Amino acid sequence: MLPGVPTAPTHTGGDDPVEKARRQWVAAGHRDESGFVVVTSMLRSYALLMREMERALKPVDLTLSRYEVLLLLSFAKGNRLPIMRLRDLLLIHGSSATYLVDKLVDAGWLERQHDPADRRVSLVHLTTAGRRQMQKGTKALLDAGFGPVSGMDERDRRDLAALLAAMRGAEAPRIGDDPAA
Amino acid sequence: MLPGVPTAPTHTGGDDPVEKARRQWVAAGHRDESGFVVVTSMLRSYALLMREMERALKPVDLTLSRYEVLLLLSFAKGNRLPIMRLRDLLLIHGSSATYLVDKLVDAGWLERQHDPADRRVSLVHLTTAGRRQMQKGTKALLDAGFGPVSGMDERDRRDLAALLAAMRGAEAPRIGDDPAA
DNA sequence: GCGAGATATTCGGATGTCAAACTATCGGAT
DNA sequence: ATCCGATAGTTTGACATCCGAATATCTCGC
Repeated sequence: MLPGVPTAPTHTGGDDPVEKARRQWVAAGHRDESGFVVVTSMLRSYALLMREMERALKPVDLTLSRYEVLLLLSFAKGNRLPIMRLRDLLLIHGSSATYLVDKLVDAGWLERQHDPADRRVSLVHLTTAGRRQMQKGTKALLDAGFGPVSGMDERDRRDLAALLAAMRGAEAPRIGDDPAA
Repeated sequence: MLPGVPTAPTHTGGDDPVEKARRQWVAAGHRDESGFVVVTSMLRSYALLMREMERALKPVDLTLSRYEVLLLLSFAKGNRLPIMRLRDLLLIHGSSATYLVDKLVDAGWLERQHDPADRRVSLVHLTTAGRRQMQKGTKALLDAGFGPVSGMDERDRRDLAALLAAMRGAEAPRIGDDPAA
């Protein structure tokens, strides 16, 4: 419809694919414009973020998933967690957690142990090499400024984190709030 | 367990995994707290969003990737696009685009055509069945309220979309701005 | 103690993504 | 008219993830 004039004559913007999709969604007569825009924005921003993070991690031989496992274990008491705890923290499938752990064990960054108290459970432990690898990954991400995030000021970061928390029904993270007690 | 009170005594919140990760990141002495929080929030919110969207689409036999292809084609002039255009719009690899199109052609929702003007190009066209399928997917997503997005008010949706746009260096989508001319 | 139901983990198959190699075609410079 | 570098698309193989069906173990109520 509206032959010719492919670009909006009166409006300035319109180059961003999300904005373009928004206009087409509305033009098609679909409901819930804002919901559609949020989803579309999430898809695109997430894809760009992941692309940059993976790029930053590649030189140190890590993927984001693997780095997350190492980081979570470095946080854990005794540097060890049950695999299913990793599943819950990463929001992935149990079999994916097993697969991920296997790869990290192969690399020598993790060790499996049996939980003596529950023989179903296989505890995963961060090795010294694994801790070093985690540190390498942390440095790589920090040096990259977390990709697209590096372009945001402190206020926008806080607001974005708060709105994402609202989306998942959680309280906003307390950035900067460090009681140390 | 009840007697233990393992949760922080002075602080109220802390149940959200992102907030927990934030505290551990800071406690470990790492830099760029806000950047870390944004990334962690994105990972978690995205995972939840995807989980709900895929769940909503499953009953109509669609994945989000496949629905996106159908939707983009329904937007396109003449309901047809070159495969490499899909690649750019979806931010995926050319081979992934080929794979997706193959599956949708198998299902009878798409047809391949040759571009007479450039014999390298294979145009993909939405069939009548494909349009019906797109409509089914749209209805499924709308009925689900786009999952976690359904809990957000209009103002938060707008702000979230704007901040995500800022993250990728784009202008905020003009939700509600419909000149119709 | 015993069996029902939950939980931890593994296994096999499908989906989707990337990377690299290859074919066909196009467009411009000579 | 032709050659060369770029582009479109496919193919193949590796990888990562999900889902659902096992298997082993645990927990709890009786």
